[in-house]
Amino acid sequence: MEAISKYVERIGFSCPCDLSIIRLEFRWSRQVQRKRQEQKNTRAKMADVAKLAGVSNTTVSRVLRNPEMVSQDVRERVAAAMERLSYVPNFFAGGLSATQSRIIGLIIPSVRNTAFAVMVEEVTELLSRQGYYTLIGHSNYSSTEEERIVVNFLSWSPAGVILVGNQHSRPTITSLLTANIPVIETWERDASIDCAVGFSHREVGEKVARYFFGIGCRKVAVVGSAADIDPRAGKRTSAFRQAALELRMTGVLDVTANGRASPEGGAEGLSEVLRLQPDTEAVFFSNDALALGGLFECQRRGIRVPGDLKLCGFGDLPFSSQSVPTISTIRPPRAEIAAKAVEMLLTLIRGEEPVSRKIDVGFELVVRGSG
Amino acid sequence: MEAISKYVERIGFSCPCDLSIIRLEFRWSRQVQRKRQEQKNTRAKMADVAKLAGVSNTTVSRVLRNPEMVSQDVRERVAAAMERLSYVPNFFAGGLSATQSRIIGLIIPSVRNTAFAVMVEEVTELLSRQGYYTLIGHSNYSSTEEERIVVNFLSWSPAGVILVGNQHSRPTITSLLTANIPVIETWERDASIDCAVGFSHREVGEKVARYFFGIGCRKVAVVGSAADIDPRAGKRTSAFRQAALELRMTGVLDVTANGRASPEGGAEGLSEVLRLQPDTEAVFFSNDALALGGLFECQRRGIRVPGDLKLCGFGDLPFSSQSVPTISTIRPPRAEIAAKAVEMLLTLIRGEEPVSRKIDVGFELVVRGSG
DNA sequence: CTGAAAGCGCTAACAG
DNA sequence: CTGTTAGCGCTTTCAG
Repeated sequence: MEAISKYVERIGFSCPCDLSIIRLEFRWSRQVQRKRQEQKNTRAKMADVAKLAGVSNTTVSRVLRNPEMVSQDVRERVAAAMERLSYVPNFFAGGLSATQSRIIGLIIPSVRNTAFAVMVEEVTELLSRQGYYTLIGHSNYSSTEEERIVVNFLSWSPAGVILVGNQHSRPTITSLLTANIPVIETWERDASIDCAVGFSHREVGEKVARYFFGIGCRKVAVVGSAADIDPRAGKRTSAFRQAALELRMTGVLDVTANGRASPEGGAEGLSEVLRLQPDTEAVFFSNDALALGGLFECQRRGIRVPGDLKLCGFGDLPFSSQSVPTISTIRPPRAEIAAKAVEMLLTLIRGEEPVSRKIDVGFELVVRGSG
Repeated sequence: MEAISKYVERIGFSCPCDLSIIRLEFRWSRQVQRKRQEQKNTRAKMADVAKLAGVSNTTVSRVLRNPEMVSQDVRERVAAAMERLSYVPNFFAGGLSATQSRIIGLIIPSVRNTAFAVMVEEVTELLSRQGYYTLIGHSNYSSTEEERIVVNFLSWSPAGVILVGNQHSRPTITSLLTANIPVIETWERDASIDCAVGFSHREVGEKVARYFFGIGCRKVAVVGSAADIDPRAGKRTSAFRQAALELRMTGVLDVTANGRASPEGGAEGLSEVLRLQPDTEAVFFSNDALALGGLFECQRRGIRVPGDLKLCGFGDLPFSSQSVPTISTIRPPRAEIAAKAVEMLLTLIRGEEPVSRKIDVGFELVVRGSG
């Protein structure tokens, strides 16, 4: 029994604790099955189309896959038959015999983060245009969860996988390597598996530090999500701190915001900064949501921005260009990351060699009202 | 050829314009195929596990599906064999013979909208716990696009589908009805297909109107997304206007914000309101993102909130409780909608009858600093 | 250009 | 409790 639950856990097959789910499935099976039976009888299959069109199964298949192999005349007839029967292909049958699965796994930390939401939309959109389907998994910033999802996805024989970040558990990497499919890591410039599309988060931190230095700030602080939660935020903040120290700034404070990036966390973070170092001149937030919260906290306290305190965020979220004052930020090329990742993935699936397996898409410092 | 492209279009099978994608597939097939071949040879299948464990195929299958039918002893052996071979089930094979497809289609307007992002996370999470996989589609607030996605998803023989809203194109409804699978409509209380989990957006509008009236406002305005883009926002705003008129408010202005709900649109909307009716006392925004933009615009213009102008939004987004002043809003029970929808869906999949096919989860007016 | 036939890997009657 | 036996619907050689 132990071995099973261990296996079940690895596979993430339903409920790891007591297999209760599996039992449930058992209970349903009869009814579900009966229902399916009905559906089966009603749903037209390829053979029906073939019969109606007066051709073979093979020909019908070809009309869908390689139309140029079929004569104009037959093609028309088959298409008409499909229309008539409202034929809907069965991907399970296709995927089984077939040779590729038209499924791409996309694993992100959380879709609540606008950056990833945009990425999800872009990726699904681009892929669907090529006839691929996206299976989404949310790791919740946990590499254990990511691991579970990966193993799970593998059951779909995905044609490829897109991940966020380059820090994955060993089993995750092993599974992916064993599956022998293209894997793209995003939002990082360097790959830990094979391919990467992104930028250097350390450079982000450095750039902001130098920017603050350039406009005369010497006492600075950084408010960021915990590095063990969001490694990329961690890189940005630690690089900022390091760069600030190297620039010989006199006060370099590092505050960790509670929980995920949110205005609330930002407000608390800023309060903490002011408590520890009241004469701070500029604060870098690892995310615009935090920065917005920081800005609100300043408003509450009557601290003038940028007069008394300068702020800079990361992400260029929609509100950042609208707040009063507007929030300076780092703009990552979100759409470009998605587009390049998809492009690279499809190239690899095609069996071709991409121009490069590592793409640095860079980022942009957007200076606005807050600093 | 026409018939094909028409069909292809309906099915949404790749590129509707010229079948170029299909041709592409053709071109890849050789390489892709070869690659697959390799994988096939390496990946353990159920038969391998069976052999290693010294049992039949069926028994292995049973260990996964109905463990209680298998003796403790055998179960252990099989599990061990799976472990040893790193066995990963092939869902395509399963789904084909099988009797149910463990796939649920979830179609939302856009994951950039926080409300739907939360819903996506909740739904995928809850479903994955039951061994179901979620295929996500973004309709971009277009019912034509939704239609395309639905037809597409049907190829996966989904066990069920979750939609947003109750306004769908006729073909969408027909397809879904024909497929004969459970369909849940969400974010609305009334179903146009079968089941619904949500609340009345008209009641939202009415409630806010009455609230404004109650605190003494007589000149009001509403800023909302275009009804033809977001029908639910449209219901909220039109109900607000109607209720305000019935309450005999003296000025009831209706402004449509450009594009999707964003702070930018909200700021523009507020400007428009002030241009048309400078003595407006309260503004209802169809979304908190719009309300935030409106608040910023007030700050820019030196309009005191709530002193000079009261604001109310919808959605209770994270920033609404943090801004200065905090934003009054309508809080929809997001998590509850997701949970109830999933619960109802699974009940139906099981072939059982849910307690109710229409659930009104209600909503809450959260009065804060802005009004 | 078209068809016949052999599976893809797994599930589920039906017997033991 | 376990094994045998048929497929699930589609793709893909291999021949015409």
